[in-house]
Amino acid sequence: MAGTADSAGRASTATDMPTAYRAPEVEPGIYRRWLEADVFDPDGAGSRADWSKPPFVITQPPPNVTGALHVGHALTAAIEDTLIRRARMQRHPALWVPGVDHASIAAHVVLDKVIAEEGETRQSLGRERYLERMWRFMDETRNVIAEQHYRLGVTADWRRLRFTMDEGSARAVRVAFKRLYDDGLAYRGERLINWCPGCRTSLSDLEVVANPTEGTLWHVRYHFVRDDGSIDPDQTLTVATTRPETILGDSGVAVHPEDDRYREAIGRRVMIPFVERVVPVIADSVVEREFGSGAVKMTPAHDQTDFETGRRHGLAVIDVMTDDGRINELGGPYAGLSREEARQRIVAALEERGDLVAAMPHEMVLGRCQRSDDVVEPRLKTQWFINVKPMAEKALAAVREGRTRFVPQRFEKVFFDWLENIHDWNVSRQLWWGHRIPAWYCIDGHTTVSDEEAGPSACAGCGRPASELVQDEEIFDTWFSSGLWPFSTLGWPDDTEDLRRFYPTTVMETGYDIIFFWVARMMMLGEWLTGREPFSVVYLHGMVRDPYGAKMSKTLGNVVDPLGVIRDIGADALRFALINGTTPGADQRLGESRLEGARNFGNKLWNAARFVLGARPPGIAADAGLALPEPAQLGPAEHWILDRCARTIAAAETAYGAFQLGEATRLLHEAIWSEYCDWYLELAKATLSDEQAPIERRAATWRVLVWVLDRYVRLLHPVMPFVTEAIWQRLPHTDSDPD
RNA sequence: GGGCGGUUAGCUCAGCUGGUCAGAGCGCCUCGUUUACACCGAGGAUGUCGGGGGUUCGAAUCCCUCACCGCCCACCA
Repeated sequence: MAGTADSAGRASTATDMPTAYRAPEVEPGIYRRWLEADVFDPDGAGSRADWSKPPFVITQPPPNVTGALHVGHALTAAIEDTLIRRARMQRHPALWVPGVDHASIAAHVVLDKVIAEEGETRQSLGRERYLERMWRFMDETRNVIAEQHYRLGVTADWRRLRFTMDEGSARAVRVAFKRLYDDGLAYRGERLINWCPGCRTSLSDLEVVANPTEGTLWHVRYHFVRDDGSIDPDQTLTVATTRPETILGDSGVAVHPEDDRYREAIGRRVMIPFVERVVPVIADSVVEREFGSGAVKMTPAHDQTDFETGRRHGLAVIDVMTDDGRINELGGPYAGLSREEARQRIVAALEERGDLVAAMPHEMVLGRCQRSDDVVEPRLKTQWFINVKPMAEKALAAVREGRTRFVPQRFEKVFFDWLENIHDWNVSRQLWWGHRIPAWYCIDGHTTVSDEEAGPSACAGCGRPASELVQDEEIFDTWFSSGLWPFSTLGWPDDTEDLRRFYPTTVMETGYDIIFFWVARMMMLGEWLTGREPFSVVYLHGMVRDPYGAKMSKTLGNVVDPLGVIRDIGADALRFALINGTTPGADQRLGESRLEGARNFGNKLWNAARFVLGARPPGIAADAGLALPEPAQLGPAEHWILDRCARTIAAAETAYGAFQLGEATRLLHEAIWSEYCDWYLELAKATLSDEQAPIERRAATWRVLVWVLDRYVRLLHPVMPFVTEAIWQRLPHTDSDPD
């Protein structure tokens, strides 16, 4: 502590600096002072923003309400805070808009568990009470994750904190949807969609994850039906299928038009077993002659290819499933069974009949629900879709024209490929928690879309009063409101001052894993609705993995808990470790050793500062270190360190400017530790302690020490804000210096 | 089936548009209580930069090819 003396009887410090820097103990206090200084808001009382400079704006990827802060959030926050702090130090009006996402499906999963403990279910509560319960749950949890960001030293503008379910966002959703509807891009139609029987909702293509599976390819014989309707016992057609249970929904068999084996079969009819349905054999070139038997059973209600092929040939679409994944009443003897059970029984029955020709192991890809892992069932449903093609064109143009660029650039190709082959977006979800679709229907089947909170006053088709209209029960895909985020958080659709000043935003910083889910949607919706690209740079970071390269997960028990790390060694160490390990677009591994190294670095810096401040030669004013001495006073060592310092500043600035944050910290680590501490500090000790040396010499040495330290502390501040702040506060400086 | 990324010291990784790039951290070995720091210092060992070919005065860095590893996308049932 200040004022204590060490064993040599020398005042341990002329500075009030404790020997050991205890980050976890000092960080919260420093953060509080930043908050009190009101510097996070560019309009705040403590803001030193120079409004003649272009604003620097980041919209935080809103973490899910339901989640606890994990290391991925910490990386996101560390990078964004680094960028924002740099911009702020350069006096740009720097705005970082924080937010929280309502996470529709994820929130349902969590709340369902909570109410289960209370002995309730979604169904038992009913929609209204369930949503009331959800809002109560939100009130409890909504700010938790935001507040956890305080610990990281995040300087987002908390005054502008937003929630994807707040009124502003709700209005943006309504207005956006109405615009898309009026523009003819949003439509309701019956299409084959991805159905999750576990979540009991439709899913977008992105929410279905392809899962390579060792399945079985069953070869099944279908019997031909004679013209008189009787079954031909001798003539059969063998089809190959991986899903025998869908036989119940078959409405045809397809062969390749030029397949000589089946020329005779085309136009004839076969009998679908169990449901005793007579269906045609059609010819279509989608059929691969070499695969299986060369004949494919057609189940238009449960297979995308079959659906399209069936449509070309006028085949019936027979949905044989229920919402929870069982065989429905159209499944004849198998009605009521689960998909899996029905499959087993059908295979057994086919075998018994002698119609199972073969069953061979088969590598296949199974679509599973991203959330629940249930096998996704293609089904025919009436849903809301958005024709995203015209929007995709605009988003593509923004990147082609360089109005938005990706870091690293290679992701532009991924972005192009996806947008160039994009399909319509199924945006309606059969859930309760989320933005309800602002569409109303009348008894005559007219649809009225309204952006008014109260809904339409009358039917747009027939003028029926609102009292006779019924609102759509369904809600939007969570990503619809997220897609509006960069502008809805700034006040869109209103023409607000924030929107005018801060939109388009500057950098969208997020993980490469949500380019399609989020980045592409923001680009499309932003271009279409605001006429501008929502951000000029997309910076993509990688995943944080465990020391062995495995994905971190609670079940594996290999997670690095950011809050735990902060409690142990401080936020600076966590931030430095993450930033130092990051390369744009690349994954990194994080473990104990990297964190310790980062902690040691902070400590090293602290101790160097402690030495420098305590080594001021007698007779030298404390603020003498503000300016460099006359060149004549400099020795070779001073020339060397100043040269090194200048080069490091230039290199670090270049790296920071190119979003090479890891490179910047590596340069600073090297310069501070290996050059400044190991060499210059040691050489300076000799000069400073040399009683014979002229006082000017000693003063010059000390001033160089302070000057260089000040430069390095500033350069490092965006990454390690706490120690650098603690040190800088003790360095001589004037009020005009950036904080 | 397409596409992308990786393969550099024992481990984890930097090395952007070819010539102080053969590096860092951690680990390892030897020494060290000298006015910051043992969360430290001084010194040291370890690599034909995945294989092969090419371009060049010169390549870890550019081109071709092969081999593994990883990821993303994809309507062969």
